[in-house]
Amino acid sequence: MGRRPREPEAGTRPTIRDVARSAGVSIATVSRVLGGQPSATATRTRVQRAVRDLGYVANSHARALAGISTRNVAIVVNSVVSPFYGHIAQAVESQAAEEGRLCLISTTGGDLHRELAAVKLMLQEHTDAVILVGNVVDNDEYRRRMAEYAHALAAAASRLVLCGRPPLGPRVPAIAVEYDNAGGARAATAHLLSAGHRRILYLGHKPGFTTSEGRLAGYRAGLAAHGVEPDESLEVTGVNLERAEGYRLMRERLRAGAPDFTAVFAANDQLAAGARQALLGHGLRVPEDVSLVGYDDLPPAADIGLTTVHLPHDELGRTAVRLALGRAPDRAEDHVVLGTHVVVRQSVRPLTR
Amino acid sequence: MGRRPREPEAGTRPTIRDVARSAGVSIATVSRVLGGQPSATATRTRVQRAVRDLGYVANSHARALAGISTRNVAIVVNSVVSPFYGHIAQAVESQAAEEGRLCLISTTGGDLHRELAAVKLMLQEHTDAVILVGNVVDNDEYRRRMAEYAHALAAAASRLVLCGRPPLGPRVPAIAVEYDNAGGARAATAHLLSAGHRRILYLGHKPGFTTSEGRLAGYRAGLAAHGVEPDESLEVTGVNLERAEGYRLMRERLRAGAPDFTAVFAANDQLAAGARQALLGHGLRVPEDVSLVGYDDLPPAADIGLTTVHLPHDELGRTAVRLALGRAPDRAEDHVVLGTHVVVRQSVRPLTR
DNA sequence: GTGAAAGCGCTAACAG
DNA sequence: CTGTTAGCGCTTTCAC
Repeated sequence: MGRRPREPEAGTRPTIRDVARSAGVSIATVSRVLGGQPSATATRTRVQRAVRDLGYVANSHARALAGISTRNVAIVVNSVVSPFYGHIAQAVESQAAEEGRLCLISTTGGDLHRELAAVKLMLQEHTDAVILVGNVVDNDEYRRRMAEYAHALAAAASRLVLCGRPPLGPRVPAIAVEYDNAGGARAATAHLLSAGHRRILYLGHKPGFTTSEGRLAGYRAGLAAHGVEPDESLEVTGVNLERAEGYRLMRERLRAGAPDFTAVFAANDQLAAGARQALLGHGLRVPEDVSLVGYDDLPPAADIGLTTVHLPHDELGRTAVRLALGRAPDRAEDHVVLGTHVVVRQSVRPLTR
Repeated sequence: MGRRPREPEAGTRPTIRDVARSAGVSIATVSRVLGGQPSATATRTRVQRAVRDLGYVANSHARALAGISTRNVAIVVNSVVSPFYGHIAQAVESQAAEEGRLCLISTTGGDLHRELAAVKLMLQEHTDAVILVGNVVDNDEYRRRMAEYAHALAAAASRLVLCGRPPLGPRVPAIAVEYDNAGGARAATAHLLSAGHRRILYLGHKPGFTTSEGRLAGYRAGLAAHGVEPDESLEVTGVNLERAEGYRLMRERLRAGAPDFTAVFAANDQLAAGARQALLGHGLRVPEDVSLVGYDDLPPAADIGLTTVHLPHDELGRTAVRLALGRAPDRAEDHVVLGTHVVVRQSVRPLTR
């Protein structure tokens, strides 16, 4: 069961002073050995033995206070269980770990005030960067207060990174790593249009949220580019982005009368899965009777053969960390937009009449 | 865009000293006001104004060094994207947040050495607790080194918590919050047995891993309790616990000849989903031809009508945090086992011949 | 009710 | 190559 290291005093952990005493050197020497600076082989081994004997581990708060970077990064995210955010969060954590950083995490449940509180908490922790993941309602309060935090972080040689969310404005010292919400939606719409579909139901818009607005805009742009008149009655607003909501919205639509659309573009894969279930339940086949496209390309999309827009979850998270910890703070790229593309599976069929 | 707070010196954040100067008081007074200790109303407001003006936020490292608890807890988990671990991780984070704690997170990819490294890193951070989530290979090295860390944490008034993992032994100062792996498996097996099934395929055993071993043991115990002779050829070992593996294992089994079982008990829901797909692909209906039971009760199980064993993910994570931060360190419960139960859906049918 | 001063554990000059 | 010493920003006695 491993020899239990004797502590210099019960209830306390050994400090650098204990190590120094035990090795018969000064604390400066211990610090040097631990920092990998040149020292005589004999002293080095003595120190290392003392460290092992005492079970010494450095106090990272003391180091942080003495001027060393904390080597921590903070991630603030809606939720970890959501497959969408979870993937990005995992990518951030992995990249941070690869760069020798520890992650502080806080979840917000999508609430702006909890998000602001979380950023403030991270400010206290002096992390090397604060990475905000995902969706927000882009209103004035958000912009104003986040801009303040961005300045505070910049003043402390840290950085605010917006991941999957648009920049705050030209004068705000923040890095934004987005993906092309609108472009993906435009491409998906074009995909349906070139299969002959003209009446495309846009399902699950959530007004005010940045990603949702971007996707809807892309849908409209896609229609416009093909000279198709937009029809507001085809834009269905939902209350959340979950599977059950997709089911509910589609079922209501189908109950209201014969389908007045030949294809459905759902705001994300989960809504698409719910909509699909409602369609099947209503005796409509996918894609024979109705074509269906999703957004996000999460793993379950492949299982149900859903044509969807692929999102670079992993790259998003990793790029955020790389930029955050990038060398040149001044010359750093502060806005990158990653590409999205349509992944063709089996849920779209050319319209034949 | 909000007035940008003037900094006392560029590139630095304001300290308590700056606040003191600005308010015309001593740093001790500032500390007291911030700590909510009694002070004259006039001074209090002066200090608070200075804090606001300067945009002061306390340095948590300095506080930690001065003897205040960090109010952080650490969570070490296999992966955040795995639905299983992700749920527990989210529960831990939520409960920690509710208790005013911030979470440090580290993911290990299931690797023991990365796990040990993570715990050591957390030791440096002086967190109030270190919570280890999920599955491990329960070998000697693991037990020995984890016991050392448990002692080191205990010596520093912190705590090691094993969440979803068995205790390390009677002399090791660690808290374990498990769920009844074996009991759930026994109940699921009994459920199939009482539906008349005798030849039940156990799919996806992963040798050496604590949860996997517990589930297999429960399966065997269930058979034994009903006087059914165990048949090793019905215990199928897999290389991982993912959906694709369930598909692969089942397909191989079906290719090898006519099914020699009437029911399948998969080691988890994902394996069950894969197996189900393979069964359907082979022209076998679930449950008409083959009954199927999973384990974990993650959200997708409901979608496919899978009868499964419910796991208290949320309670597991929250209990871990509660015990970790519990009042009495000595009298604390150090081993709790949460119950599991069978959730009956539509994937099991009585055997008729 | 408030200020002065010691010290938490560590790093980084600065001397030797 | 090594030891002495001065802080990092904060809390907390101890005096006043």
